[in-house]
Amino acid sequence: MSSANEMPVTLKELAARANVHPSTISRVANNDPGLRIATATRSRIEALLRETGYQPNGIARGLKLRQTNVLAVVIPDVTNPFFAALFRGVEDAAAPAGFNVLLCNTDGLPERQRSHLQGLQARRVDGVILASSFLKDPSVRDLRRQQRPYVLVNRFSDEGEDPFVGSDDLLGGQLATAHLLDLGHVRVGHLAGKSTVSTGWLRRRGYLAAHTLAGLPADPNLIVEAGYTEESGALAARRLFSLADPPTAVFAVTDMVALGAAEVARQMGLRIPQDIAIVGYNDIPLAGRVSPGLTTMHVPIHEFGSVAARLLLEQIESDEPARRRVRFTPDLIVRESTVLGAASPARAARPMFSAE
Amino acid sequence: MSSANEMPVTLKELAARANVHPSTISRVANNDPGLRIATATRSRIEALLRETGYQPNGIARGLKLRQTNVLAVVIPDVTNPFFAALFRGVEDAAAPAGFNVLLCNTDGLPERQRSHLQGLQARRVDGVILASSFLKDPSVRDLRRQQRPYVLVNRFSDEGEDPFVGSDDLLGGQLATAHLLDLGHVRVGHLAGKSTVSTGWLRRRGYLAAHTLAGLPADPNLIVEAGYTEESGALAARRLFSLADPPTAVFAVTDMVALGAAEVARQMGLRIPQDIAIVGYNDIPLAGRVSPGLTTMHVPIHEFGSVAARLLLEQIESDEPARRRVRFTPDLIVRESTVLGAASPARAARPMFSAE
DNA sequence: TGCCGATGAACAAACGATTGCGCTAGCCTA
DNA sequence: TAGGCTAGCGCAATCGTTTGTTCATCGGCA
Repeated sequence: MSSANEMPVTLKELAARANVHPSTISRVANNDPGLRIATATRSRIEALLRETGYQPNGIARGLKLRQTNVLAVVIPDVTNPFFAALFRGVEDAAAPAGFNVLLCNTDGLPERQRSHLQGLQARRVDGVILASSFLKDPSVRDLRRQQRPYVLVNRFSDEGEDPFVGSDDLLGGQLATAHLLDLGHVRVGHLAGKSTVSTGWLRRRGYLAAHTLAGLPADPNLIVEAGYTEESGALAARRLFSLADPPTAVFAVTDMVALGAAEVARQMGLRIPQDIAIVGYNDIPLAGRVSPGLTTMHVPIHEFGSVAARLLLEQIESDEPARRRVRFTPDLIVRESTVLGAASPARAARPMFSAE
Repeated sequence: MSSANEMPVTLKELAARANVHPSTISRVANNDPGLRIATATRSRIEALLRETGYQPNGIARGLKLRQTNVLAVVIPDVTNPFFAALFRGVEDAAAPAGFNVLLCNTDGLPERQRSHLQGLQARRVDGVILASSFLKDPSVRDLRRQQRPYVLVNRFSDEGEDPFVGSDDLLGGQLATAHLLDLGHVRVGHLAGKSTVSTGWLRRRGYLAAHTLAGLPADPNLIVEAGYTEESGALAARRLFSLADPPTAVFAVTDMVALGAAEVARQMGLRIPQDIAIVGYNDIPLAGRVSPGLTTMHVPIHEFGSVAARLLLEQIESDEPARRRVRFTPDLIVRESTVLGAASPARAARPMFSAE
């Protein structure tokens, strides 16, 4: 019921105006339960609070309460739609609880990740969501011994050690590859992620497992490391498609890599899916929009973020370590990049997930 | 040269360990120029600093110095590639200066914008970048009288009043429309933004101006308000394309809206560009990747963010209001959505911009 | 009248860092 | 030997809140 204040008001100033002690204002403002106060004084103070539009200084508050109400999300790059959606999941869960969220991009550089995490520690954020970790990541080790809540998302660092939210990448890689094998493809390539990243490592193992289960040999030459950007995907795809005995289908570690591969296929005059079938991973919104539609493993990206945030918020409120791991089961979405004329069916149910 | 600390160390604890006063530690840690100190003491303290991996408590520091080293970016939705790129621009400029960036999504809701801005004020962020403002926005008025640096990006609220970074939307709308008229289209539609948003209002005026300049009438029935999402663009396009006398070309207020329109065109069996030519605005990365490639007005999105951040940082360092406005000239990029078989040419030079 | 218990609000100590200023030696100089 | 200068630190206030504790006042009751 007031105009916003020009200069931030302090308790002391208000106290002077109301002829009471600052602490009294504070208690009224915070609606201190069990506060005994004269009705006249209370309404006088409340009027003043409205009139000035008093907002407690968050910094001072944070210093006293040892809580900043800030979370941080550390990701490779927010212009990647996967991470943008992930962030939205975090904010959508954090904002209602009164938390703001810092966003830190690392571009996949360990050094930038390290320096960001260090800065966040200094800033005393209440929790960190890390979606850019490597296997055996020293940064994660640092995170562990800090007495601060954190959750690893999508990628983990050491199996079973850290709170984690992600998908079953081994199964996902297997299902994606099995889909291609089921279609009759015999030479199925893999545009792999880095083996230093859990997603890359596990999806590759899934790719191999699918071959084993199908009783088919997996040609090592058909596995090319592709990184995670569209450009690096294109580069790797060019190598793969230029082999003397090229694959007729390929499983890409992420949708972005798959899109890079699709672009290369077009440039090389390969028809999708007739000459080369392509499967991605993550089901980013873009996957359903490109032409041909990209067959991919659906994972609930937004939920990755919101679940991770809730895990963090629980820890912050309860002050317990609460190591929890949530792993969603990925879901094959068949589109035109593997099956000619495939309708884009509405997915049946929400994906299942298991929580330990 | 040390392991990260488990519990954050305080100056007082270090002081006790080094047998000096906390202030001395502080001065050494901050490399206080003009500090006179015995070499022995200095190295003893420095060793201790390294050993413990001391990191000053950012909150306490912020309280004392009245500076948080935090910027905030307020946008409608980070899953929109335009805003994701914008954010990267901000962070890329802010991070080297030691600033972290809060990201707030409003989903275009004035109420969420208001509550976010209020929260940011309480948090005492050092500066705010607002890219979701409306014309005559009360939130912006509040922002103005706060004694805190802010910059409006892409959209402005009241012409000439606020620090601003964006494109010349009037010119952009005109160039986009002129391109279609030059191609011989007589009935050119407009999927317009909201007239309560500067971009929507100006691009629409540009659309009209192009008609005037070409000496052609603009049919009011061909202007349909489309909002800013792909879905709302599709909805509006469906109405537009279903008219008794439909347009043969359309200028969409943003690329996302244009993509929605393109999807609808496909569904309705309209060929692009033969039956319906489409121009977008912003040149998001997606625009060059879809098929057919989307003709659009290129604006330097990443620079929007980095320039805005620099404007903010200047103000923070110099402590001067420094109202500056930077307006980039948009650049027509012709792709297949308007010209059959148009090559995607590398843009010639960087876009010009004018700064007041 | 004297004591007790509420009641209403002030006091003051944190939280951790920064910084202008003051204080104590020691040394030099006159 | 007194006075002054300087190097080397310590002191204490301050930033704005929160919160356990204390203090004064007043009414009621014996």
